[in-house]
Amino acid sequence: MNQPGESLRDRKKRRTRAALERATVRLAAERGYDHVTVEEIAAEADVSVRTFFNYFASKDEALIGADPEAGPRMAERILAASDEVTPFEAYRQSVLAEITDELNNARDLWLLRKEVLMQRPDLLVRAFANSAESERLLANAVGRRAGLPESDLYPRLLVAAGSAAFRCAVTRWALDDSVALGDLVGDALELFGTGLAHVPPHHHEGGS
Amino acid sequence: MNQPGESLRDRKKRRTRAALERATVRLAAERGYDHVTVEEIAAEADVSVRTFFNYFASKDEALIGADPEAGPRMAERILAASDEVTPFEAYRQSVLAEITDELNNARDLWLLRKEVLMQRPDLLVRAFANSAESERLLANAVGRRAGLPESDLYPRLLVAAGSAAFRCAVTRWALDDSVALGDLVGDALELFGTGLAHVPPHHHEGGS
DNA sequence: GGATTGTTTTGCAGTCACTGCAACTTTGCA
DNA sequence: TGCAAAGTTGCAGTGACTGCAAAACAATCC
Repeated sequence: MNQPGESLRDRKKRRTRAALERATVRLAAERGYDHVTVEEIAAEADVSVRTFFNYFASKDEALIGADPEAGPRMAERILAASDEVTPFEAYRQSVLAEITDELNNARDLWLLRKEVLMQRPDLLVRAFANSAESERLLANAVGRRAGLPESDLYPRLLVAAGSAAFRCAVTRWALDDSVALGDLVGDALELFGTGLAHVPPHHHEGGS
Repeated sequence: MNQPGESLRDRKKRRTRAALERATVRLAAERGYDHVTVEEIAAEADVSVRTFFNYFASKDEALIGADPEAGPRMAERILAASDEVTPFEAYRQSVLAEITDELNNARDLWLLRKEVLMQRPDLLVRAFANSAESERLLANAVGRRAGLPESDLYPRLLVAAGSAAFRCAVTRWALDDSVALGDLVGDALELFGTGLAHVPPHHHEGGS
């Protein structure tokens, strides 16, 4: 009864984690992030407070619900990409793939998160603080791929640009979601790719 | 006795604020950020705990000690810049001026902060969450300067790139400070300006 | 100088996030 | 069925942070 797929235990864990994430987002959207206590979240998900903290290191983390395996997965993809493509391209595709996946699996959650993030934009920034480890991982992957020394700024910058792109895209998307979030991230990365020195002519825009 | 320069009151406030900032950084560098309580910091600065929180909204904020007027000041400079220069250039110069100033006035503090940030890189990220308001201000300034609509991604991206540049530069600098922090930020902004699509040939490096 | 007014500091009581630890329960496996 | 590993829970404790109302202080007016 130990299929490599998933044991009962694993399934339960996944469900509990998801329930906590959902509860956090739902309640926060409903009555405002800091009018919701962890106690209420835990109750909603039918576990103890202590269990909440076994799954998430902080309330912030639960709200964003960042997949701890996203970092390693992306690093993997970057290193696995064909040598034909530039490190930038490899990174870009890795990011977009991850985001597309995420949005397909949890579009409804993101719509709720949007409400919360509109009230408290700082939460999005803080969320990235938790993934400092993932950032280091990705930067290393990019650095190795580009054959650069540890001390080079480029890999770090590229990864930071990715975070920034995502962050800005979400902020913009929260303002008006007539353009898909994935496309906005794509646009943002495009701009970082070609450089910010000159104001770009135009991007998407609703339709003018 | 009310010189527009500075009243007794103002002087005292500045001194208290500075003392709290110094105490926070010094103690954190000495025994690690979370082995220092706000109570100890307040004691070191000779004020009550409650007063600490009158000056800083959080321990994080005190560690970074971001000047609340830096945002408005930079926005000012961006809008005041000659029409000859691109918005990017205006922003770049505004950032570099601010950072140069800061480093000239508090180089010693930054050397201590470095110790703390090497242990806990996430604190630097979190620090920027507090300046979400300043970011909005700057983005608006850039947007107006570039004649772009509210919804355009570019201004937000440029400002986010600035944060990222600073963040990465500090991280790199903490690793090896043989290159001046100001120069590293300059390099980073340069890269954002010309685009990340291709791996740059080389930057500073110790001396080759 | 002394009364008056506006500001800052402080103590206090309270809430809530988060942690370590030691039972207790559930699941995986023989 | 019985044992070991993994997961859950309660509990006690720490420490960041807030609101409030009183005390100390600085600027101003007479």
